[in-house]
Amino acid sequence: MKNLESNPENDISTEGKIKNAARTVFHKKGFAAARTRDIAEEAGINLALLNYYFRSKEKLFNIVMLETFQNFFASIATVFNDSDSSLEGKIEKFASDYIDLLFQEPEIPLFIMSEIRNNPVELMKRIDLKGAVFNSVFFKQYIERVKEGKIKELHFLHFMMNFMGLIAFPFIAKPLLKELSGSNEEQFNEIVAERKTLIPVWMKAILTS
Amino acid sequence: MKNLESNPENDISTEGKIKNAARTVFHKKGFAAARTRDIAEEAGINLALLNYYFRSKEKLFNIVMLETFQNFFASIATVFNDSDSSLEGKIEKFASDYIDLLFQEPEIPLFIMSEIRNNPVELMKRIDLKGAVFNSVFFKQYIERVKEGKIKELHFLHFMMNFMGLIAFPFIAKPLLKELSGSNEEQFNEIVAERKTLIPVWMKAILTS
DNA sequence: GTCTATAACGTGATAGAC
DNA sequence: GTCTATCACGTTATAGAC
Repeated sequence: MKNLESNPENDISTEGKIKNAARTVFHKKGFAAARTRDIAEEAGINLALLNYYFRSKEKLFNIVMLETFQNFFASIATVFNDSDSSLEGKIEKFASDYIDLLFQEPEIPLFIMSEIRNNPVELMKRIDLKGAVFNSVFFKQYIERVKEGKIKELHFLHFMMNFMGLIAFPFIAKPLLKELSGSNEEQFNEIVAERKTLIPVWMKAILTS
Repeated sequence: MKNLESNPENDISTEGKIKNAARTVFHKKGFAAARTRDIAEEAGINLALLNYYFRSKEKLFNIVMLETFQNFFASIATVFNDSDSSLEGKIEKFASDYIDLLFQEPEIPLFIMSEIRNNPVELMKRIDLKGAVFNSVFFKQYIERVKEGKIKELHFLHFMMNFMGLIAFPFIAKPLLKELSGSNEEQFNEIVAERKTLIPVWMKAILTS
């Protein structure tokens, strides 16, 4: 699974530096709390240049947000449509790859959920999530498994809530969960890493319970 | 389980009206995106009164945030420390009660996670989450069950991630999940309501898999 | 206590020199 | 293209009348 970002860090153009900085700051603080001055500083350039290249904070944000969103779901689609693997294989691969990905960019789930809250419609119009799900090989295999009676009849939405939640929730609730468990960064990450192999086992247990 | 809020809606004092309005607006938009004008309007009072009573936006926010946070976890502690019920009974009761609670205030999980991100330490210092967890009857029963060999040996943090995630994630990711599944509000809520009884079954499956 | 009017401030955006 | 300086605006906060 490739990196979530299309602009690698070795993008040394000014425009690229600004976009990378914007991504960092927006992901960490969200649109409303992020200041263009923060972004300029992070990029090591002057505030005026930001507007020179991107016209406005909002335009810059829309670019970053759309890219993040697209990359986030493109990486889902890849695994979901691999035609060589079984349903179980896809579950294993997805859990493992996605948790690795989230270790690299842990703020993304909370960022996406927060920003969608403030902009429920606009963004998702541009990506056909529904189609991507229901036309995926993964979905067809799921339905097939249910028909065969190999797994319990369970609304696919439940499945997605469970699967995505088990993967993403530790990253969304990390500060809380660390505090609540008294873990330090290292211990916490170790536990989360274990989930790469545990989640597929649990999903199977859920689907056959 | 009591309502999350300590200031009921029949609080007709001006101070109470402002606080209730602030809670509504902050929960929906977060600190940075919320405007004091929005809060004043929501409360049906003048902007100047907000500062008269609470001095500043930040002070008002801190009050609301602390209250939300305390109430949120007070309602956890209640179920977790009921000494009359078994571990399984607590899981059932908690899942059911908490999902009902979140139907009343669906923005709270995302609100809490978002605001903790911007203020990781301050807030949680004031509540001994760690102690509340490890001293709870629930935790002791969990450890006991593991010792008995009745459930799998699984780090309690995994258990909490799974349990909390299964309950809260649908509310955190609601706009996304609705879009992705093509559900309308009613259909979505129906599915989530089913989880009140499904989650205990799944937790059991996870713990014995 | 509650209001109107306004001050003070922070932030996004631009003008203009280089 | 890049910078410094500054403007323009929205929002928080306060002064002062009632």
